[in-house]
Formats: sequence, structure tokens, C-alpha cells
Amino acid sequence: MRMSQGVEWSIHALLTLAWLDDDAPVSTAQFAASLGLAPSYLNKQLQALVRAGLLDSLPGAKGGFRLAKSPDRITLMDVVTAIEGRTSAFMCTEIRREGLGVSEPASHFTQPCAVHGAMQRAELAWRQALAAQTLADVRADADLHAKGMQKFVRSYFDRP
Amino acid sequence: MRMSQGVEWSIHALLTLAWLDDDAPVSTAQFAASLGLAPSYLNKQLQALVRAGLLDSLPGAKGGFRLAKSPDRITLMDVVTAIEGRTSAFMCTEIRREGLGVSEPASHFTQPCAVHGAMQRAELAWRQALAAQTLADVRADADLHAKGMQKFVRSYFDRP
DNA sequence: GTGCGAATACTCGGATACCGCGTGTCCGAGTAAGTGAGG
DNA sequence: CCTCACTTACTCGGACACGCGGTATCCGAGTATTCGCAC
Repeated sequence: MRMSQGVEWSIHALLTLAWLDDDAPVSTAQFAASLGLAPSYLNKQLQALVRAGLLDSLPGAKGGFRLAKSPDRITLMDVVTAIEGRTSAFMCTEIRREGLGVSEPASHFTQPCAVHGAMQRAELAWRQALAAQTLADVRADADLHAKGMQKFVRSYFDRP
Repeated sequence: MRMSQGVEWSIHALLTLAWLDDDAPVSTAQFAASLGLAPSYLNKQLQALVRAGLLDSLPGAKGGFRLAKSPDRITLMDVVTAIEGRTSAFMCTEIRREGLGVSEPASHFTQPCAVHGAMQRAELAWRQALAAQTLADVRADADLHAKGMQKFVRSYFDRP
């Protein structure tokens, strides 16, 4: 089970915007240069964030992306959902019902598959842990260990 | 992020052994027939479970697989690890350090990446939820909703 | 000097190839069971 | 009837193709800026 690389890229891009903390947009090219990533592929991820309503996009010269919400209203769950979609990791194919279950009394299937339930429970714990952490939290954690980050990022992007 | 199908197959096979609850082995062909799965591919998964120490394999005629431990000592985490490996879903590539970080003071990197930490925390919650559920628990849950399961499975495999 | 309009350069956005890993399959080495002969 | 050795058939185990989804890229549509010109 491997998570898409786009999630990491997206969070770092969002984090950059959180540090800049103004309404001036940042273009794909600027993001790519500052993060050392492939511009075209990063653009694809940013578009997904726009579709999910996490970013606003501004076309034209001097255009780019900016946060659509306050960082404390963007959870990591939002980002993962935006990039990976809403489908759950574990996909129950109802093996027991389709296997020897064909000759089995129907009373054996009154409830959803126990295996499915167990895996779903674990996945729920994961989703809740993601939903409990906002972009603001991550930023605060980063600031804690590296005090000058915001100042450095703002100066990198020539913001006063 | 999608989990390998082999995990579901494996749990159902282990669950079958838990219901049989004796030392007589079950062959790949028997598993495949009862679960309605491709024998060759299922065999691949069972081998992984053997390597992980969850199953014992008996070669030769009338051979097959049997549980290597009691069902209450096999967690869902064990199964997932056996099939998917030990690598974590989120892979931190140290974007900040490799990106604009090249011109950044080293003091900004005294601690592991905040993004990495946040994702790891969520993943830990998932792993703990998996580790908290044993094969015996899943069986008990299944028995709860379908009382006659064990009897049915044992009769299917011609066990007295 | 000021307002207007067209040219321009830069942006996002989606449509298009590439590639690695999970999926699926096959055949060979090895072993326990079964069988038959000999004692 | 019992023991033993051979044959046999079945098992696991790993090595070999296939296909799909993530990865990576490119080019076109659209817009704010900018420059030049007329007033």
C-alpha cells in the first residue's frame, strides 16, 4: 500500500502558501522552482486541489494559486481525498458470499463481511487522525523546530 | 492508495483455518475452490504468509497449510505486513531540504520533516487499529452474525 | 498628459505517452502416501 | 501377516508474462499586463 507522491507535493505547496500568508498568487513555476519538483506534474496536483476547493486559481500573467480557505480549515484528510479520491483502500469483494457461500444458507450473510468491517475500522482510525490535523497544525509544528521558516520563505518569494 | 487484494484473500484463508480448528492441513487447491479464487495467485499469497511465520506448510501428498500460531496471536497487522511488506505508505522525500532548502540555514532541519511526522502519526493510528484486532476477534465477529459458520465450514472440508 | 485598443507574454487546464508494481500464470523440485513383493 | 523398497501422484515454491494506475510531459485556450498611438 503506497500513497501517491502527489500528496506530499501538495502539502508542501499548501504549506508554502500558509507561510506567505497573503493574497498574492504563486504560479506553478514558482512552486516547482522553490520545491525542486517537476513543474508539469506539480501542476496536475495543484489542479486537483482546485477541483477539491482547497485552492483558488488565477489565470493570466502574474496569475497562479492561492489558498481558498484559512489554513486552520484545511485538514490533511482534505488533501489526501483531493489527490487520491474518495475510494477506500480496502476493497471488499465479498469472497465468502461468492465462494463456498453459493451453497450456504442466506442467514450467514445478514450482516456486512466481518473482514470488511475490521479493515474499515482501521481505515477509519487513519482517516480520523488525518482529519484531526490541519494545515495550521503542521505549520505550527514546523515553526516549532525551525523558527525562521516564514521569514525565509517570504524573502524567497520577495514579499515584504 | 489502494491495498493489495492479497490481504483480503489471506484473511479469508486464515479465517477458514481458524474455523476448522485442527492440525490437518488445507491445500491451495482446496482454499481456491472454497473461496472461488485463482489457485496459482492464492498460492503466492499463502507463501508470503509462510515466510512471515503465520502459516506452516506441509509438502507432499495430502499436504497443505495450517496455522503456525493460535488465532488470538495473529493480528491483522501481521497479515498486512506479510503481504505488503514493512515499508510505510507515505514516503518522505525531504522536499524542503532538497528544494529551496539548499540555500537555507541548517538550523531549519534539526528535526524530521513536519509533514512526514503528521502523516506518520496517522499511519501509526492505522497500524495500531490493525494490531488491536486478532484473527480470533474477526472470527468472533463473524460468528456473532452467522452462528452456523464453523459447522458449515467443517462439513465442507469433511471434518468430523 | 491621458485614455484607449491591440499585441504580447504568461498563466492554467486538460489531453496525451511512459513506466513500475501488483496481478496472474506456469512448470519444476521435493515429499508423503500407496502398492506390491519378499520374508 | 509383517516389513521394506519402489513407484506414483500430489504438494509447495519460485521463476516467468501481462495489464492497469500512477508518473511524467506537452501543447492549446484564456486572461491580465503592457506597450504604442491617437486625442
